[in-house]
Amino acid sequence: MAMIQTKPALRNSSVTESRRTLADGVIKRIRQEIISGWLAPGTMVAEIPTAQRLNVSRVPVREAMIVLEHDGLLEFEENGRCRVRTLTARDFAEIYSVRLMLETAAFRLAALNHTDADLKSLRDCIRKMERARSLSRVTLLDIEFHDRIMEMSRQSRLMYLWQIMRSQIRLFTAILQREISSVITSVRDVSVEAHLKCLRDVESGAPERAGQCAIEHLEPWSKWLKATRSEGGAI
Amino acid sequence: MAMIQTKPALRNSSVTESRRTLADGVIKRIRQEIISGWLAPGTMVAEIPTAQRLNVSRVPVREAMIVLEHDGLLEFEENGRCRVRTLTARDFAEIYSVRLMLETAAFRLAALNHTDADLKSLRDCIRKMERARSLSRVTLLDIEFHDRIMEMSRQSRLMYLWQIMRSQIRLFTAILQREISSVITSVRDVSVEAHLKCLRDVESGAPERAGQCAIEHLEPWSKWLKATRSEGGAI
DNA sequence: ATCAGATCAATTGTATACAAATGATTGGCA
DNA sequence: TGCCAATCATTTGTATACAATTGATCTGAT
Repeated sequence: MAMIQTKPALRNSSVTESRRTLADGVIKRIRQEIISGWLAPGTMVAEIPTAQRLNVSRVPVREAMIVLEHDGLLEFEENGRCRVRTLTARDFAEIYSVRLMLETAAFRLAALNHTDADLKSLRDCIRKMERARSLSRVTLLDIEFHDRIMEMSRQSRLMYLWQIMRSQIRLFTAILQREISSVITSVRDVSVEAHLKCLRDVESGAPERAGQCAIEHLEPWSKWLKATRSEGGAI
Repeated sequence: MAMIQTKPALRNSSVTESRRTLADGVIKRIRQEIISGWLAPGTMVAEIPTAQRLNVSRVPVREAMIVLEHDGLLEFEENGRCRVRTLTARDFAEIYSVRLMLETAAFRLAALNHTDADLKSLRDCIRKMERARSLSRVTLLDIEFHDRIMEMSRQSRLMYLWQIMRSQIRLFTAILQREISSVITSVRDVSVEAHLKCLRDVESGAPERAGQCAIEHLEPWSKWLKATRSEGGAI
């Protein structure tokens, strides 16, 4: 691990934690800051202030910004300046639509390719979800479940596209969480129920049936989207 | 446009041509070098030699390498070194499969959203294809046609995922072109025919029928993949 | 002759320097 | 008071410097 040579300043611990390069740490950190809402949509993200804040040079920050633009969390303007992307209702509809496409494909392939170990990891995930005591934990496990389904597709490029959309999906979910103050137990129970059905359909080995999972699973979002579609503005 | 300050050396014209930043030019250049086969799969791409070759500094080259890794044309090893990605028959199958997913979605949406101007641009594209006198021109127009279909989906994220895969698709096609020495007229006529059918199905406005286009259109590749699947190694 | 260790070269990761461009601020004038 | 211009600060794009690491080459001993 390369250390700083000329400037022995302490770096922010959350940037360096267990990562190969500083850029990786910066990516993780800024992504978290955006998803958590600490960096609000529309906020300008300049290189020098960010670099100073995270106690690194501009180079890793620049690298991180390129990657986060690809993830759809940042956007560059014509003049090269960078800001946190603002998502509109239209964006949410798109994210939903693309997610549906990716997950339909993944569920189909998962139904065809699953092993016993795969099914066990899905069951473990659901079991952990049953015991979850916070909304954020349920959300985390929800993403984990879908990560597993993607892995089960055995298609690295499908997984890669999923990873690109995942940041935006997490942002989407996080905003909804903040907007809709829900009761943890009901959300958890509905989630557990829905994922159990997914598990059974994947287990059945029928690709078309498993593919339908994606549609059913995203149904609540679809309704929410329809309800807010008329608004149109930024959320 | 920022000019070089301390080093007034001439930069390679193909890097600077009509681009906002040097990195954009480097991306375009290296992508072309990979697709054309000039940079063979497995070739190491080091920053300093590449920078000197293109008459820029390491910074734009580094930026380009990050982007091209996202495009699936380069890959980084554990030690940070970078090489041109080698595609196996398995990779081709994946690319085909993901392309099928993306295009099915796009054709459906195109059938729903098309305007007269859209249809006209498709017809123009096919007309140009009819007059094409080289294989590479047919390939270029083929990509252009599918770009149009993607645009007609009116979904920026679907287009974005398409753009990510497009480099690999172009690489795929280019390799096939070099492997299979085809007669230009027959390839052209088959292409024109296939794209005319796509146009008609999109024009019909029926999403399911248009979605089938993707499958039919990629049929020849599917056959080729089945034929070479047993080999398994790098191509 | 072959293998291990040491020396050397090439390469990356990171920081910093500097010029051009863009944006902000202030001062002067109508 | 309101507006325009000039000055100043900030920010990006690009280049370069330097340390650490990795890979390559060469030497020597068994």
